[in-house]
Amino acid sequence: MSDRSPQSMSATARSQNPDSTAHAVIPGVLLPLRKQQRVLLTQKPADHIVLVMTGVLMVEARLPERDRQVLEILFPGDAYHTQDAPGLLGASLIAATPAELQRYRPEALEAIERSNPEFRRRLESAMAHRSARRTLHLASMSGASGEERLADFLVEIGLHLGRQVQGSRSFDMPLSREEIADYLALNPDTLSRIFSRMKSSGVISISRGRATVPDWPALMRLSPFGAAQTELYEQTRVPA
Amino acid sequence: MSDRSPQSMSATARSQNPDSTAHAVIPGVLLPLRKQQRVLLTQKPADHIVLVMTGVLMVEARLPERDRQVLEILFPGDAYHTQDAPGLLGASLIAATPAELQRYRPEALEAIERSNPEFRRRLESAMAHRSARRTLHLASMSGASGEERLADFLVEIGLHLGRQVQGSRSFDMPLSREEIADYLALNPDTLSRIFSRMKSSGVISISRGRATVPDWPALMRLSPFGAAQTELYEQTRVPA
DNA sequence: CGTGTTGTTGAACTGTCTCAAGGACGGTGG
DNA sequence: CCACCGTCCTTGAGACAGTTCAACAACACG
Repeated sequence: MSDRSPQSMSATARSQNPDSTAHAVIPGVLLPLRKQQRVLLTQKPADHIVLVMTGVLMVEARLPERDRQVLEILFPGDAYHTQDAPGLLGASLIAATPAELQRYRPEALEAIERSNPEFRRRLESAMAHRSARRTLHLASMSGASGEERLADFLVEIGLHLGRQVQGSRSFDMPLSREEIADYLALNPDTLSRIFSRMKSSGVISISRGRATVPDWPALMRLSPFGAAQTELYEQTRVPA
Repeated sequence: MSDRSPQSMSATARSQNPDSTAHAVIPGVLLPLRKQQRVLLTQKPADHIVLVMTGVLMVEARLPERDRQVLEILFPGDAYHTQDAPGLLGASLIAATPAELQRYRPEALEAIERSNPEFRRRLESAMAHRSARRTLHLASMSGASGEERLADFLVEIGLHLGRQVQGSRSFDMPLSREEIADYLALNPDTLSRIFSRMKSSGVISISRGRATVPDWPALMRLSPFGAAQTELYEQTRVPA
């Protein structure tokens, strides 16, 4: 509750960090975020692009008089375009874990892309990948039961954050129950019940924020869109 | 039931038509579609871009053992990227009304864009606009009740297809009850009940496929995301 | 160790689904 | 023009998944 000062996209940020981790990243403006720190997406029509360098982010929408919604989850490598959320949605990015963002303004982007087609291709591929993931999330939200939605979510997180060990997989859970509920369009009580059922059926176990799925294929069998998610995820790992 | 022969994206199509309607459209391959005709999106990893010239399309997903879902609705001016649906979703485009598509292969696109930056900007703007509309649809599906979802849908259709006459609006309904249900993640029976309630409360009247909303602001009041949709829609009309 | 926050669980309630029956068109052929 | 058909839509009654509210347990933090 203490470190949630909203920070506008246009607010000052630390200056860039020339040496970046993976890939050839052209430095824009580096934004380090504390856990639960918020970046407003709504202000001004400036269409920025944000690259997730490290950490996990949530895209949140908050309409007056309505419950908060978590529209999507961003992982390292993802690119988010400000224009993807209409202004009236009141969207923000929220750091689910400590995170680092790279931010690009449209003019800067155009110049970079011209001089660096490789970077442009990487951006476009990141956007395409995220777009497909959004499609899967929509499909899951509109076609699946509570338990199936949770399974889809666990597959998504497990793929991106998990380490595989012999058909089992474990990962740190970056979202709270309430955040997961807001992402899955369930209420927290219901979600807790479904979690309990899954725990007692042995599909998953959680202790101190660390989740373990002892039998990954078993989880996949509960997840209607797990296969499609995996296909998608593999595409970002294997090629290039 | 007679004219539903699936047509693969790669199947032969009529050759291009140099004189196009609005905007400066660079001819790709023109695909005319009969009502209910289907274009498979899944085959081959070729990432085409499809431009809707006329008509209304549905993006459908069909997973084995699961009900069909309508993921989004496309209107004239929309650009659809094949990559937006992961292969395993079994996605297709379906013409809700007779329609014409313009199709571009990635190589062709790159060349066109290089020589015609204006066209590229138009494409990007169309994609961005559709992306924001998808966000709203997701938000509606995961945050709204059945009645609210239907109101959001009617606003979407009304904005794109309707003629305004003094605060009232009417339009031809391009989707059947079942298609609407699949789009709204409701079952057809429930949808019919909600429609009945709306009709008897005077929000909408329908006769022979023609819908009339006598009091548009009243509908907007039922629609949680109507304002955001309108904002978005206006952006495509006014500028440029 | 309190104290506040987050997660869990029960019981009653409600919106949506299911299944099944009946109605309204829109076309076709006598 | 009517009778017939198929398809799409509507409506009721009962079942069920998910919600709500409230109480309590578990945990993190100072």
